[in-house]
Amino acid sequence: MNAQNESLMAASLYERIYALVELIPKGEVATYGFLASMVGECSARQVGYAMAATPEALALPWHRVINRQGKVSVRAAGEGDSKQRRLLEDEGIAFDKSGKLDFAKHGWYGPDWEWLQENGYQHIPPPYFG
DNA sequence: CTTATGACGCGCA
DNA sequence: TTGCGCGCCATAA
Repeated sequence: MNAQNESLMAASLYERIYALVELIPKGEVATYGFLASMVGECSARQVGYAMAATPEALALPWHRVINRQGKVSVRAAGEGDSKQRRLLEDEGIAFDKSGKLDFAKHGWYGPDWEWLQENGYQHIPPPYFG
């Protein structure tokens, strides 16, 4: 176990959430709930809180995190949601009339088993494939 | 110190 | 199918 792993395992909840979001590939998406389940002892709600508080300086692909319905979550205010949809469309992701994307095409499976194991995350399959 | 606020999702009636 | 309760991080005022 190296120093980086130790620091990640000891990191705060939000830092552990950000570490996962950082790994979502371009053109793919993950749900709040899936990320929460991998982090462990974490709720989808908290992942939502973390995304709302994402430091601009981290330059995370925050737009690749959507809700269980396959839709971009509506913000209480501002144009953050429409911006998020544009960013995803720019990565080749299409939305249907109801505003949903296809998890079969764009759902992220998560980091490989070894990465999850070494960094202290739960290794479970995504909930949006069957 | 307390209170408000903000990207969710599950179970149950 | 729709609606409701609830969990409980981090930060600003």
